[in-house]
Amino acid sequence: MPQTPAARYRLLTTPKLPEAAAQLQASFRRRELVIVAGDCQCRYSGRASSSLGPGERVVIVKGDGSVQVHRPARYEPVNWQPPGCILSVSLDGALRIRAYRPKQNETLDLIFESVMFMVSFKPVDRAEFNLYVSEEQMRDALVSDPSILEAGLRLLEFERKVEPGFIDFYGKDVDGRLVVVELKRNLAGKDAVLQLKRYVDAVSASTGVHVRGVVAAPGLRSGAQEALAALGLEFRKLTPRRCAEVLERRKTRRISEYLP
Amino acid sequence: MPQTPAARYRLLTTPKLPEAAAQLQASFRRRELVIVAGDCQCRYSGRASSSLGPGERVVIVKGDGSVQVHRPARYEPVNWQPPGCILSVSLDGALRIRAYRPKQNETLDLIFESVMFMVSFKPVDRAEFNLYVSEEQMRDALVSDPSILEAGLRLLEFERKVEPGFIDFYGKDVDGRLVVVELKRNLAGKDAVLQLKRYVDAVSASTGVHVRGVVAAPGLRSGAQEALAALGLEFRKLTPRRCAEVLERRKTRRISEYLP
DNA sequence: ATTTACATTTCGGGG
DNA sequence: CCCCGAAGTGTAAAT
Repeated sequence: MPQTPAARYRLLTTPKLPEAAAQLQASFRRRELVIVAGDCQCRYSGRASSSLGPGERVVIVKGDGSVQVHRPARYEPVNWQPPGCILSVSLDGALRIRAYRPKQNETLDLIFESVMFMVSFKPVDRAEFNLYVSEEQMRDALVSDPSILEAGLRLLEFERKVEPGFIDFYGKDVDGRLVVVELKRNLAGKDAVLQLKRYVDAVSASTGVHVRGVVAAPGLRSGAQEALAALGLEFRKLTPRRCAEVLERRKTRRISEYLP
Repeated sequence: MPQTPAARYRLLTTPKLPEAAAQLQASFRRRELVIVAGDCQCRYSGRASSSLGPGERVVIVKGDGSVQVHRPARYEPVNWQPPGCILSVSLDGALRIRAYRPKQNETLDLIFESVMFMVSFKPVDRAEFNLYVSEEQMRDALVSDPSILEAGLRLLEFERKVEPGFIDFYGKDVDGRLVVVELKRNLAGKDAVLQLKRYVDAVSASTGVHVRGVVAAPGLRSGAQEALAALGLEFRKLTPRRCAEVLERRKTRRISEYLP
């Protein structure tokens, strides 16, 4: 008879509370990932305070000291702690888990009346996560090929610092006029327009010449349209997809440079 | 011998993929909460794109059609979908879960090579969640008793609408001067100061008289201090805790009105 | 350590 | 439905 492979996880089904407490202790010490499902109350106190009466929830405690309490619906946990918590377990009729986060001096208490099931293990996961086309990558694409915004546009300075922050793109257009570009990966709202206005004003004040202000984004929110018009600024469409194409092309070129 | 209580959850330990697929199908149809742990890859495509190679992860699918993929560390899931997904399962050597979200036209694919364990159930959770001292509650406290900000301050208008948005608090001080208050629950930064400045300018333009601008917050970020000074605005300390006291006091008063 | 800006932000409220 | 802004925002990069 073949042997059972070494258990990759420890599982308790409908455990008594002392048994659950013991396994929690051990798992926290070993920095395992723990999933606990059962009837629990939650109290949080820190930057704010919250309370949540009894109900069946799923709790995940990770080896980095982060905690999340999930209800039957909603993407976000109803209560949580970011990484870096000091975890402790106690038993006094109920099973209590305390996650204290020194960084913000905040405490999350979970009080279990019963545990349906509980699993602990150390997931093996060394893969690298890759996300494509962030706003930064869109900026790279624009710097790499300013013509994707308008023909004849040239880069003058990369991440130019002015009074309130950094300009995404600072250049000259085909007629030699200064251009300040405010780049947004998502639909641009009023806030983006006002931010651009401040950059334009700052550059205009320091150079003494007229400066074009351009919002580059996949589209505009409705309020932004009026704001642009009122402030004499422009919009040009630039999508993450288009930028991805430019970046892909550039990568291909780089490779081809090494070919005979 | 006491009977086992009706199973509150269905659990599979190290299932074969077809078995896992069948249970997933059933659970998705019943809108249960499902936890799957195993070796999986992830591909996301929608507002952005991402890919993540194989590794052991914990996946939670909720009855509302939200999905999250958790790695051994980090509070936030590495991949996810908010509620409202159409879920499908297929089997072709690997076990594939697809979560498609029509609202944003985005797709998350999870490809399991193996499943360590899997649990499905419908958590019973009807408790009400209460969060104390949000920014809105701080505003309520300030409206209820403006003197917590400064002696003699009176409310003129609640959520007054001006050009770019709503003023948190609009009133008159002890000397009859107009006061615009920008309220922040956390430390106020430069952004809050600039927002206030816009409101002050708008009110000043429409009334033609001088307007005081006050940032009310638990404290100031460093940059905000200078910005305040430069723009001729003021800061007054207001903490969530102080507001909680006012709200508590008001509640007590309300009750006492009904006492003989 | 603190500040700043981004996020596949999510989420709720109001028009 | 979209728009807007708060969040116990979390997170990483820059100062």
